[in-house]
Formats: sequence, C-alpha cells, structure tokens
Amino acid sequence: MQKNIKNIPDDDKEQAIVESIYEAVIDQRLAPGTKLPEAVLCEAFGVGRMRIRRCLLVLASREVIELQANRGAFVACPTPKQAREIFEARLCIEPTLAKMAAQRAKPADIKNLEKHLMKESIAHNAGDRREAIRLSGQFHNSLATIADNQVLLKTVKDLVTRSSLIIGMFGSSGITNCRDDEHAGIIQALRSADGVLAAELMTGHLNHIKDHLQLDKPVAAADDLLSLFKQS
Amino acid sequence: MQKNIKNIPDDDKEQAIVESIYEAVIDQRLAPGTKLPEAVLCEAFGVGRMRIRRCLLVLASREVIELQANRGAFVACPTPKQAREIFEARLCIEPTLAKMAAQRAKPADIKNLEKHLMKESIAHNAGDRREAIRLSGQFHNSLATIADNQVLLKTVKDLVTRSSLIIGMFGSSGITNCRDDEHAGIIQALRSADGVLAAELMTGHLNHIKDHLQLDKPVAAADDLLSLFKQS
DNA sequence: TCTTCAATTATTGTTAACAATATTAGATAT
DNA sequence: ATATCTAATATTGTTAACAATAATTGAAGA
Repeated sequence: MQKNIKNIPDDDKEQAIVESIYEAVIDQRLAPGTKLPEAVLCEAFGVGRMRIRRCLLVLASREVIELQANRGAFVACPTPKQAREIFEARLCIEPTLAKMAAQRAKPADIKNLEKHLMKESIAHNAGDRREAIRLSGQFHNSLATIADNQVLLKTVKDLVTRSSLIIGMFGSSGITNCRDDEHAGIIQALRSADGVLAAELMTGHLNHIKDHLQLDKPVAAADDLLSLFKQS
Repeated sequence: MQKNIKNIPDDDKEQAIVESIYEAVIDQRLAPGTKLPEAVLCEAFGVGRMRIRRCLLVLASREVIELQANRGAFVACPTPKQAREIFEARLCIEPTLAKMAAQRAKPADIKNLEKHLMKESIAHNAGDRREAIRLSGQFHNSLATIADNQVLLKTVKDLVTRSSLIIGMFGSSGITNCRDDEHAGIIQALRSADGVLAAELMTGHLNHIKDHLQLDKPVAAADDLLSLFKQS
C-alpha cells in the first residue's frame, strides 16, 4: 500500500498567505505600488523569512506583485498596455466560460449565484465600495467554478485580481466596476441554459467595465511621488 | 533623473533555467514523473541550491512540475481530468486567439509562419518526432505572439507545455500530435485575414489532437513502477 | 526466497549569520 | 535654503551549516 495523497502541511500555510495577499489586492486594501517589506510580512503572518520569500515569488510569477532586485516586493502597477491586454484576455476567455457555465449549471449553482447577487446588491446600496468590488470579482470566479474547469478558474482568478489593480489605477472614482444588473442578466441566461446569450451578455459586461476605464490618463507611478507633491 | 528599467542580472539567469526546463518538457526530453533532484540541477546549471529552488517553485506554480514535501520535484503527470480541462481551456482560448491573429497579422508575420511550417514539414518527413512536436507547439505560441497579447501568450505557452506532457502520457505512439496540413490551413486563413475561418480551423485542429488521445487507458503513475514490473 | 526491520545514506527543509545593495540622515558647501 | 556628498542604517540577497525526512542497504527471521 502507499499513501495516495501527500498532505503538505507547511505548504498549506504558504498557500494561505498567498491567498491572503491576493484577497487584500482584490479588495484594494493594498494599493498598486505599495511596498511589501519582508520583515513586515514575517511579523504579520508569524513565519520565517524564507516562507515569505517563497510566497512573494509565487505572487510575482502570477504578476500580482513585482520583485525588484535589492529593493523588494511591490504591489503591481499595471500599465495601460497591460490593462488592455488583460481585458482583451478576459474578453477572449470569459464569454466562452459563461457559455460553458450555462450548459453545466445545476439548480444549486443558480441558487448560489442568486444568493451572491443579493449580497452584491446589499453592498452596493450600502455604498460599501470595497465589498462591492470584492463580490463582483467573485461573481466571475463563481462562473469558472460552475464551468468546472480548474485551469480556467485559476486563469480567471489571476485576471480578476489584476483587474482590481487596474480599476484602482484607471477607474473613474465615482463608478463601481461591475453593475450588478448585468450580473443578474447573466444569471438569468444561465437559468434558461442559454449559453449563447450568456456569452453575449458577458462580452457586453466586460466591455462596459473596460469602457469606464481611463487608460490614457497617465497615472503617477509609485516612485513619482516626488514630482507629484513638488508643485504644492 | 531615475533609472527607468531595472535590469535584474541574476533574475535573467533564473529565467533562463526555467525556460530551459520548460523546453526540455516541451520536446519530451523530460518524461512525466521524472525526478528532478536539486543537486543534479545545481551541477547542470552551475548555480547554487537557492537558485534552483526558486526555479522549481516557479515551475510548480505553473504546474509544469510537482513539488512533494520532503521528496522533491517531479515532472508533472497530468491526470485524464486535467488533460480534459487543459484541452477545454485551449478550445476556449485559442480559436479566439487565432481570430485575433488573423486580424493583426502583418505580411512579415505570415512569412515567418510559412518558414516555420516548412521546418515542421521537414522534421515531420525526416521522422524527427521530437523536433516535430516542439515546432508544432511553437506554432501555437507564434499565433499568440502575432495576436500581440502577452497575457494570452503566457497562458497559451503554459497550456502548450502541459499538452506535451499529456501527449507523452496519453498519445497514441504512432501518430504525431499536430498535423502540419492543419497548420497550413490556419496560415491560409490568416493570409486572407479571415478571422472566423481561422477560429473554426483552430477549433477543429485542437479537437483532432484531443481525439487522438486515449484518456481512458490508465497510465502507470511514476511511483507505480513496482506494480508495473512485478508481473514479469 | 521473500519479508520485515533497523541502520545507514542521501536528499530536502530550515535557520541564522554574513555580504551586498539601497535608503536615509546628517554635514558641508554653494 | 538648496544641493551634494558621505556616513550610518535598514533591507534584501546569499551562503553554509544544521535538522528533518525519505530512500537505500543489509541483516535477521519466517
């Protein structure tokens, strides 16, 4: 006999740390360009430097943070070019994903989405921008989960996370990113198992988000704070 | 004044190592399940253990290798389920990508693809299976390059690499993975800037590859060698 | 001959000290 | 006051020794 699955206890902790930083980026508690010093993270998560370093490397390979030699880790600052590419990638993937979800959604899945939508609506009405962003990103992940494809789920997760950074940098401040009524429409398409409609709605939805970005407006890079404050 | 781009000299070397292992997996010099001991890699690349460890972590986060606690790194062994998901992901992404490429391909791009196709044909006729696989994977990467989207390029690269592993595990031994005439058809679609056709051809092409896999046939896992040889 | 167990060996995981680099603070000169 | 250079500090990068775990070998017993 042999152990079928090797449980890696320590690796779980690291995954949790990575996930934690992920989450912080998603709901914009960590702004683009923020420095992430090793010592601080060691303290925060109560682990050694090696662990943190590994986590940072994983985050960097997902392009959620950027590692600069001898300077450390910084929350990523997507460029306008990257922003365009990320949304193009989402437009490439997510409509088809929505179609797949529509074909595979079980009643329980629909029910969960409805519950989710309710939460979104509450957060939106309460003016809880942070929570609204978080939930609306999660909606997209949920579709990937329903489509039951781990590979696409992971990809979409990364794209959604980076989209949070993009909205943080280029989003018009007043407007939230996802309009929950559009989410409602997609759920309705899933309910009637209309994959083509779901895909179309998703395309429109992503385009709306993209169109609300101001990608031309040059954003002060994190290390341009000097020139930003100099004029006052 | 400030340095615009920070060149990270050491990081380049690590990227080269990662890429090198990637390539080895792609053209099947590293079979699924192969152990990758740190000491061997240190010797092979002439670097310290820390560097190798970082490379292995990056490769693991791309799911090209698997890290087992206290046991080390092994070339990934995709399961039938993963194989299905990977090809589903490719079917989700690459047709649209082909369409994008068709819309953006410049004459020089077409010319490069034709040159590439020639090489494929030569390798194929020469019976150089390894080179044929390598080139045929590269064709898919080239389309992503023409589509000019780094995000999708990276994603496709990962999927193509893992597809090599899948073909190594589940491919019918006699048949090569990509039929170069199908590649030729796609190039023709690009030439006439027919995005819809390019997408359709890509869908058919990926389905053909997938259909030649024998995902049911249970493959001996790497640590099942014992039971494999016991009967002799 | 085959199993089982123990001891050895080899490999991976971790830690802590050290080296290299960047950042900051302070002093000097314009 | 501002700018520039230098010294001090803090942070990251690397190394090597050590600890923990797994793989191997060989011996003893069935």
